[in-house]
Amino acid sequence: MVASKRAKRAKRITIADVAREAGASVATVSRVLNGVDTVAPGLAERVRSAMDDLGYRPSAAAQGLARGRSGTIGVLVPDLANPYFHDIIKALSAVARSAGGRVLVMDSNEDPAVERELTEDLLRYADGLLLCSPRMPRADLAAMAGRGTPLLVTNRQVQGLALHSITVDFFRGIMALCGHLARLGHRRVLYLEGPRHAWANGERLRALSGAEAFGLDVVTLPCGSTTDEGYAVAPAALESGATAVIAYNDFVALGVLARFSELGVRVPDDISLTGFDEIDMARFAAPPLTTVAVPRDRLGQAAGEALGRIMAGGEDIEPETIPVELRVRSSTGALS
Amino acid sequence: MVASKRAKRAKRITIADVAREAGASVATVSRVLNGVDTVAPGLAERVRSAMDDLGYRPSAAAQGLARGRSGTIGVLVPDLANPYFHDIIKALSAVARSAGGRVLVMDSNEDPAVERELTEDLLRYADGLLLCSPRMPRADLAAMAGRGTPLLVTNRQVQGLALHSITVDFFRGIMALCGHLARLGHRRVLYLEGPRHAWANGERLRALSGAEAFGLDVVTLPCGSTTDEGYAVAPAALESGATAVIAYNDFVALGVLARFSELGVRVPDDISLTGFDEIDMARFAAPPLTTVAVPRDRLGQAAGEALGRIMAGGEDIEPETIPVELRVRSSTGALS
DNA sequence: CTGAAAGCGCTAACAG
DNA sequence: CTGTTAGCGCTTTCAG
Repeated sequence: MVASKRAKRAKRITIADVAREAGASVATVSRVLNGVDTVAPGLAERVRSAMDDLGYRPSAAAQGLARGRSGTIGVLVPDLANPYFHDIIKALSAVARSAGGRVLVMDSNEDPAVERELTEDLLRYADGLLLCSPRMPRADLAAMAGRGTPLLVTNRQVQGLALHSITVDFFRGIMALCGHLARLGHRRVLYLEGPRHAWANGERLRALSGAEAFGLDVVTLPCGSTTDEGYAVAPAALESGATAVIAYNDFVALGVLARFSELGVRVPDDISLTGFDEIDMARFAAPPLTTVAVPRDRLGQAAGEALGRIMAGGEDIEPETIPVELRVRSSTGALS
Repeated sequence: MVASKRAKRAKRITIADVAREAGASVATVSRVLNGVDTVAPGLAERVRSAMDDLGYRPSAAAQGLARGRSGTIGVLVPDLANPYFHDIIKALSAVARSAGGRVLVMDSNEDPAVERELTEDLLRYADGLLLCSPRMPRADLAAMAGRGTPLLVTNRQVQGLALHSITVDFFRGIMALCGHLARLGHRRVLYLEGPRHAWANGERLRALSGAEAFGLDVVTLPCGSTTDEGYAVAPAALESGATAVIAYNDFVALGVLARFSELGVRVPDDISLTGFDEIDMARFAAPPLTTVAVPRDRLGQAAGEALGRIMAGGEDIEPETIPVELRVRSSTGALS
């Protein structure tokens, strides 16, 4: 026989091939594949060996279509490079995996428009969706919430929308930070603001104004969420007259710290500094950063479980709030 | 009519629903959906509005099955938390997106067994696969390479296997680092080894022994790839008698730096230190880290393009090697 | 315990 | 330009 025309796309091996090879019906193959029913041990064995003789690999698309669900849960994050989201994803993946599912991650690059688009796309693939810290306008969220989409949102609360959510207790975190600073004698603190549209930023501001009731003087400076932005804003921070600065998160704090160090400003002797989130690097900074630990793995796990319930048609899922914990290290000190 | 039994799973809206609503055939709907053919403007418009009136969302599974491809490319990384891979993923996603596709990421958690399993799983979903720095045994790789799987591997070269790969020029990177150190007068350097099974580690060692030919004395210490490991090995590094330490990567270097700082060891006055990869944090360290920049976005883009060619049935893809660049900062200094 | 056959939602010829 | 109609690979009744 003439050699097949090269590059002759090796036809996909299907369940029918396996059935033929094993001398069984496709139904039977499907059964052993799904570990269901009671297939005669002998037959099952033949099927199994036929499967790996042929290197059979079930088509996810076909299974998904036939089953009516993909076994995939989608996750949309604003920035994959942020370790904050890794831990969430990891924990979520673990939950999904233990249920025979998997996670499909996408990165919206902090762009609300892309976010909306990807959400739509993700929904075509996944059975349920986790939106991490979504920046998209309320209206978009509302549109999805309406259609009974299996959606779960983290780090954002949307008033008056039937939207399941899990949030972190940023409020308490900031209060703890403020209390700590106040006990050290600080009276005037500077808050470096996070991204404009981040709910987390709003929460922090809300808490901060609460702290003012306790006699703490709070000034703010627009900044952002990255090390670069922290580095850039550091000189201005110095001029605020505050004796302590509360950075939006650890990245910002690290940037501030780097700049301070270059400027010869000593932390905490000259000025105290705090972060938020407790990323790994926080404790390796010089000095190690006082920050607020957010149990992201717990968040991820809770999200996985909640989504499971939601997709199972579960009604009334309780909104959850994950507690945080103050981590005092040496970037904060008593006012001399 | 009696209220429908609650939780009555809202039936999926299909192309048929849209067709009916728009008074067209499914074929026509499919056409406007795919932007193909020439559909009468009026009809197309009716279809389109029917689509969003109904909130229609094409099923990825059905499309995938019918088309015979999913438009998805899979990526497997050993650790999502490593920024090294983000940039690759981001660049790859961009390539995929611009071709109407998307990327499905999974994390093997540095476990070769999981790696193999996930690879298999990923292949059921994706049209092609990018294996980043795979740790799995050669035999496993060989098994896949055989079946003509559209596979691309980065950061690992496998002798005698028909496996497409894109690698980074670690060899040159280490040589550049050694040359730099030698010019500063260093004669005895310590290399902190990376993960046992990482091809990248082997390459670095190979380069290091090449450097010995130039009169550089190289000693090594097992370490790893994380900040923690760097932190832990730092004291031992001090006892090696070396005047400069070459850390496996920036993370390790950062850990070493943190410990040195605690120990009162000054960098580079007392000892020089280098990293590898140039992660963001490298330039914010105190002192900023001398390191080797790896153009990860380029790697990701190249990978995307190569995979495109491979999946298109392209024969003989040239193995590519991405060049690196030395970044001299202040963590290295002349020997006093 | 096993097989036949009807879809799952969509695409892609193939006819009009 | 538009509609009909086979499949895509797998699951799942429904008979046997």
